[in-house]
Amino acid sequence: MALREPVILPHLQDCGSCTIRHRAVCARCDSDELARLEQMKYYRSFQAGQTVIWSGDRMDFVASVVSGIATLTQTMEDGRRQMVGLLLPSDFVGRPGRSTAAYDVTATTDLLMCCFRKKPFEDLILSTPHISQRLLEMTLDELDAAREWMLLLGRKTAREKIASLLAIIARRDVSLNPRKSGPIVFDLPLTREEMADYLGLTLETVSRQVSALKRDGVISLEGKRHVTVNDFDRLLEVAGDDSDGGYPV
Amino acid sequence: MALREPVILPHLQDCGSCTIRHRAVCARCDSDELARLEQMKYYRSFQAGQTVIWSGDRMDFVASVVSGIATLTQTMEDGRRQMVGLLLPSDFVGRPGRSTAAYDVTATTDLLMCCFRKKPFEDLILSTPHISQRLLEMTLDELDAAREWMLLLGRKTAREKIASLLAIIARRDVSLNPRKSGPIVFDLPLTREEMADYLGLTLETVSRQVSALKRDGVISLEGKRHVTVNDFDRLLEVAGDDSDGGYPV
DNA sequence: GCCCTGCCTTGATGCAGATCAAACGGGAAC
DNA sequence: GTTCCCGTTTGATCTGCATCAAGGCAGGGC
Repeated sequence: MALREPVILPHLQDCGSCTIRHRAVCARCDSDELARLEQMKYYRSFQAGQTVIWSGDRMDFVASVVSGIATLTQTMEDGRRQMVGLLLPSDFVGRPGRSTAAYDVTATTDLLMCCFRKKPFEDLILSTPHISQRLLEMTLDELDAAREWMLLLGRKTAREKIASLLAIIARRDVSLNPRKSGPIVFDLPLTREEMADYLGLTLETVSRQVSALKRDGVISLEGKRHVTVNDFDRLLEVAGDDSDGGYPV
Repeated sequence: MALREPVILPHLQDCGSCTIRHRAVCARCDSDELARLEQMKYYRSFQAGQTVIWSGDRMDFVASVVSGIATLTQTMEDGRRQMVGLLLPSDFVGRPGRSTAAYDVTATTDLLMCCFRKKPFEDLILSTPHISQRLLEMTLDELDAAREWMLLLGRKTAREKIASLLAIIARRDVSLNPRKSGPIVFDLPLTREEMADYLGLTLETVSRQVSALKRDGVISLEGKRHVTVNDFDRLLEVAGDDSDGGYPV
């Protein structure tokens, strides 16, 4: 198969939110492959709060997030919940070679996903090595992120957990909309309860620790969601991260 | 590239410990690829307790475990440690496309690894789609395991954590040496401290909860390491796992 | 305006697991 | 045999977070 100059899938140009990560899957596709991808693709949209798919359900597609935010969660019978992943625009969901969903996938904001029928997608990657290589790379990044999260869940204090989460969101935000300088400002995409589910805490503890970080001047709050990080290095310090700490979420 | 009948790499036959997982990487290789793999491979052995590689070190190989057990751990500056993975025979370690280690890798028993020089290995998988597909599959399994572990670390009680770990080891043990019926018996491959690092607990709590499971008749102990699982379903129940609960470790 | 609802904050109390401390036991060296 | 050492057990106490409970606040419907 001939490698070519990068070609971007039309739907990725349309959606306006395509990122390096997503684009890279398609950048080396030739026009035949692009046509096949176009054929098997379709869009689905969800409202905030809607469930995309329940753990254990039949899942006959793979997808990437075009816009909005979704979460992956696991639930125990008695209702204890743990978020195991956060899907942001360009993130991939679904697993070639598996037919049922392993996690609950829920839209936390209005959500648009670009889906590919699973069977033809699997056939395509079998004959298109650079796509499976790209998937491997993305999966390894996710594995690193999951393992970083294991350290957080197993060993960090509530305060460190909150600071870590804020740092990750801040970092992600900066990389998406690079800014001049000065404080980092963003809106939290998660409720206190969702943050708690992500961090292995209760929502009360999240609330208290966010207030504590505010009281200590590490962050400022305007309303409940709008966060200003006054000093990012200070935040990292509170998070207990090694100086570099580049989460590959 | 022509697919063929399965061919097993000589070194896998030699080492006597090759498993389905490892074998599958090579099963479809043709003789040219086998020769290339043979050329780039070499063995390294470590004593129990030795460090294979430190996080951040240059890592110019990928490897698979031939025999023994190794752990992947992350450490915070103040010494808090979290184990993020357990490497058992046939498990793969290292990451094509990355040149430094992301975790400390430590031999917890005497360890033999079969290493492949990274550069030629990367070149080989670029031209050998079924190997990168197999790596993708293995990585997805590890990701699932990591996420299952996130639920454990974030939401399970100490007692549930211990029971979950014992269940995983028991299950793994049964699948490696299938047995008639009756209780499952195995030796713990980890010290109490290593178990604690894996479970996000202290070694004292591990010790207490193991004793409690023994007192309650869920397991029996002979010495500190030799475990008998009297009733596997009961163990799963204590672990709080959904009935099926097949960890793909 | 009012009330309702969803999300969040704050306070009081309880408990699981951490921490500190001491002793046990089995294997290896002698 | 004795001693040492390491991993482990057990006990006493402390504490960070969960739990239970009561408001607070902003937005939307009427």
